[in-house]
Amino acid sequence: MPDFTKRKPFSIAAPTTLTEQVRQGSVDRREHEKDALRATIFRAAADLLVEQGYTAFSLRKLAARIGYSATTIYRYFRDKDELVMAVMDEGFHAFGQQLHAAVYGATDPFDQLEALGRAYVRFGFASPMFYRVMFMQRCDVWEKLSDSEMHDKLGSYQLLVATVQRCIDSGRMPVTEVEGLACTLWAHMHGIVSLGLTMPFLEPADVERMTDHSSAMMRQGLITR
Amino acid sequence: MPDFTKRKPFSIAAPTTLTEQVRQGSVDRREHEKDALRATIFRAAADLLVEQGYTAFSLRKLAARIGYSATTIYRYFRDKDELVMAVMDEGFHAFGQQLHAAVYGATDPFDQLEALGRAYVRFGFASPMFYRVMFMQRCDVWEKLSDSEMHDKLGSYQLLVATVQRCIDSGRMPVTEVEGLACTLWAHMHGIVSLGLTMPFLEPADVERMTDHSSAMMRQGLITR
DNA sequence: TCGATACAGTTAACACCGTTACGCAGTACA
DNA sequence: TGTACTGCGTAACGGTGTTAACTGTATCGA
Repeated sequence: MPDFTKRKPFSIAAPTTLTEQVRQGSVDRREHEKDALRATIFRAAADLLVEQGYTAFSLRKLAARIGYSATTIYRYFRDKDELVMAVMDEGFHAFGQQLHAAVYGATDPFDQLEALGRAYVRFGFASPMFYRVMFMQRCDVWEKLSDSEMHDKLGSYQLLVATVQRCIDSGRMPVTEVEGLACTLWAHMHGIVSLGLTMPFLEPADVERMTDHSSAMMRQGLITR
Repeated sequence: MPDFTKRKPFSIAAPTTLTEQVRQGSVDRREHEKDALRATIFRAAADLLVEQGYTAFSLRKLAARIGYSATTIYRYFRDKDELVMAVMDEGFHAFGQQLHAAVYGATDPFDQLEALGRAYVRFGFASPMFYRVMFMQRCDVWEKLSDSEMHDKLGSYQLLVATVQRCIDSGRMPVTEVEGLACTLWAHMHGIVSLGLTMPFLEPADVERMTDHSSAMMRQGLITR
């Protein structure tokens, strides 16, 4: 994952002639300036996206905000989609880290599964704009993704699969089909988040209650034993 | 729900003068023509929406397709949103009918619940364009809806609540909180549909397996008894 | 030091979009 | 027969993403 906010340090030129050093320094400085503007665009895009949402996000607005013309953006990103997807990649990265931390904050596999689900929901409501773009509003982009890109974005899915596998290995589960079950649990959490982000009558407390219900249903089901 | 495809019959004028009858006939004819064009726009809009999806849907395209100028549409619908929402209302109507039929095709409340869920998923994949607009792409419209409009669109939600209530009444369920549980089940199904419509690697067979898992989880949970 | 070159950023333009103001032609009615 | 009404179209506004062409500046080789 590229991090445009980190500036790469000036490379120290090998001790050749003085003019060599000057030239190298110049090259470095220009490269650095280029990276800096790319980072500026990137940051402003993320801010604008979070502030106003994907629908209201436009390259012209973004350009005006950072004091450049809209076409300048095309020198740093192929098109609008590439810029938005770059921002999304950052979102996916943070997403993955939070899920990872949640899973390894528990030991029992079923607790891990529940923690994963709760972290998923938490992220969705903490970063609704990210979640909306990533999983709801731009469904079309998923179709164009290569397998490797898909793998990058859905790294957390492997985490889920592994966690489900540990549940199976614990011998306390009647199901043995990992992939389908993992997808189902993912779908359940995705449903809670996307419905909660869509229906205005669903308050945070409702969403929490839904997560509780979902967890309980996952563990024990609805029919009394 | 207005049905623009049904033409209202010419009203038979009361037996007054002949000129009276002619005038009335003229008024009727014009009203009828007005309704007919509205129906044409409505039908073409639904077709275009289904064929190309919401993102590619535009009033100019629609107008070109029916041989009118784009501005003419504004004589029949306030704006683009009203037209799309009218089309969606038809979708909601069909949706509700299918869910209703599913529920009353079973007798045991848990079977009804499962049938409801399966009908929900079936609708989503049978009418993906409808489902996308209704529940995924236009999350903003839900915020602007009045309570009564919301009630109209979510009539099926009451059906779900009633079905959950019957499960509770059967005495075989450890949960007594209806609303939260109903929302959770809705979210689960919504998650399966929207994830299935978004992720290109999820084939119909995968979705069916997910629905199976979800049903089983609802009934028995994941932990062996 | 001078001319060539590369390049960052600009303006102008294209083809769209939703939406509004206005003009025109034909019908309804006095 | 003249006038009001109205259905529809044209032109236009402000917006969108995107491309082509231009400008000025910095770099580099001779």
